[in-house]
Amino acid sequence: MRFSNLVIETSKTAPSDAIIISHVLLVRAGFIKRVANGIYTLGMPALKMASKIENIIRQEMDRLDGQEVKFPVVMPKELWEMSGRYYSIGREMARFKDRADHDMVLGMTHEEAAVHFAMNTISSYQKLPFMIYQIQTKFRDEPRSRGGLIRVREFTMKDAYSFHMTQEDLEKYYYKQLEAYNNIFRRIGMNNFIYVQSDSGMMGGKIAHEFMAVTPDGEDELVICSHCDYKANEEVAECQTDTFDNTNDTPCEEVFTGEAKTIEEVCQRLNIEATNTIKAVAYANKETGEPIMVFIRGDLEVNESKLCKVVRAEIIPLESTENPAISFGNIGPLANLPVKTIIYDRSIENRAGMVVGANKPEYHIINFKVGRDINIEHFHDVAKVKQGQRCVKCGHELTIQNGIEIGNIFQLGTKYTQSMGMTVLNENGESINPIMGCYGIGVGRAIASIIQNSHDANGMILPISVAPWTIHICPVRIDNEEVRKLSFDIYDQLQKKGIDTLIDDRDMSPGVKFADADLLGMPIRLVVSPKLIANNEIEIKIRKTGEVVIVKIDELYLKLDSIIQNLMEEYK
RNA sequence: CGGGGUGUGGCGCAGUUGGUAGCGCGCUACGUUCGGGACGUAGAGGCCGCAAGUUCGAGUCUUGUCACCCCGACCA
Repeated sequence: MRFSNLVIETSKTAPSDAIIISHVLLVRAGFIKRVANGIYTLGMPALKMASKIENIIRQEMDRLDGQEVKFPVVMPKELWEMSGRYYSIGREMARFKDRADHDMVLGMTHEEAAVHFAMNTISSYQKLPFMIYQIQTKFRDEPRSRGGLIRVREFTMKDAYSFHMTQEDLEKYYYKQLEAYNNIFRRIGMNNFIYVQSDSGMMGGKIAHEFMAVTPDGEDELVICSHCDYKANEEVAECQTDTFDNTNDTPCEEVFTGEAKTIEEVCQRLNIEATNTIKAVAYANKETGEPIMVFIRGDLEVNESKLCKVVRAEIIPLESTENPAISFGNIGPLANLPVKTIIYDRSIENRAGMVVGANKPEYHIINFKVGRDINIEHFHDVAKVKQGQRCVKCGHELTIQNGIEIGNIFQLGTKYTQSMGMTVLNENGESINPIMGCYGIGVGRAIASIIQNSHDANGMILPISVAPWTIHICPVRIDNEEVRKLSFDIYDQLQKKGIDTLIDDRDMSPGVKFADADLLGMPIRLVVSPKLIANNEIEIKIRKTGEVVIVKIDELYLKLDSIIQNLMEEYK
């Protein structure tokens, strides 16, 4: 590709709304152009990068006997009514009517389409297991898009669906997918990715993992054990209650605390630690509006996704003033609350010497002992894991890091085959619902995450496995006939050898060309200049290491072959 | 959907007590330069987000509206 002809414009400055580095660099390099909120045009380099990533994904999927298919983007309402998701999914699914006034949806995921295809094709166990996958555009009308390609409304996704006769077979295959995912992310040059246990969200199903690009700009919080292999999304991470002294048998006593209401204020007034308090946190059932009360240790926060699962409902935070039943202030566990759902977090189990609300203004109770002063049948784990807490698996310290979700794998079970009525005959002639798994990767997010974790002050540092071009030629003095001729000779040679090459044939000063080469981040930069030609030499610079080698012109291709091979080593 | 903020050439910004729009980068042409974002000269490019209102006069004041961004609730 000739730079002079390339429809991109690089820029020294980024739009002021670009905050995170991958967004800044993608825009500065001219890889993406915003069209609307969360909707981007990918320029040629970004698209080339996407297709290289997609091809690696294809190879790994095909290795697992995947069959590439293409589901429709636009689907009739009926398909989504079969699974029930036409109603359970909210406004993030785009809906419209066609000219015949039929309700249609834009595909945001394709379980329905996959089951539809499979159930109308397959009727015998002899075809199972199988996996079908596609790489296609999805539209999700996100409430808030952000961060360039990190969170958009329209994006390309690889989604795969496997069908099995038994749970054991699904599990075996699931771990093969997990391996394939490890391969994919390693091969596309995703530095610093991990997989974590995750919530299954709107997909349904039980066991699920998310693949995360670890970066401080990530939107998800990940709980990672410093010692064992425990890694979980904060949404599902289990809390381990620490050891404590519960021998304090001093009787309860009401104390005046005046205006002190928050845990912090109470602690300060009574000169105690937040770990010795129990607080009440109020939620409401999103549908019915019924209040839900949680009692939890004062220093901890409620993990809302864990709470959702415990109460089996969507919840929203509730201000105490919004509901007269709980508006009296200083709520403690002894309150006679007219609330059906009261959840006690495990963090208060067996605690002694605690400070709790006295259920009237301006007073708290001290020396409260759980088990003596109140009898609680069930404790639930609904607390957010905090940095430094102990791992439930091995007891070592947990750390919290941020990550961007770039892929996930789910064991769906029979959620869709059952709801949509897909059956196959087993060897005994009985109809059974196949067991499904599904496996997704966000391609645009992968691009952003690669850049997020591989750049320097001058620009992107693209892995050779996915870089749009492997070699970037910078002719210094393109107006010099010798330089021009040699540069284009090399360019033609490389093209002939099948090496993706970009030649900066613009009549620009060297500084501009070098700066753009660094910004675009191709793995290898060649410099052709009058001085070098005078010595029969070419300069090769490796973007990743900054290493510069000068070679004689007739040794160029040999040297390049070995450098390319070397660089590829990491991504095999 | 709640809270905060911003809308002025492609990008980054300035614009005073209201007087009819400017700077830097980029872009075009010519010339000189050119191994780390060169310089000169001459240009092109703006319904000041949109709509009402106040005023002799609005980028500036008022109201409404739209869009976008940031922080939260959702997700690849």
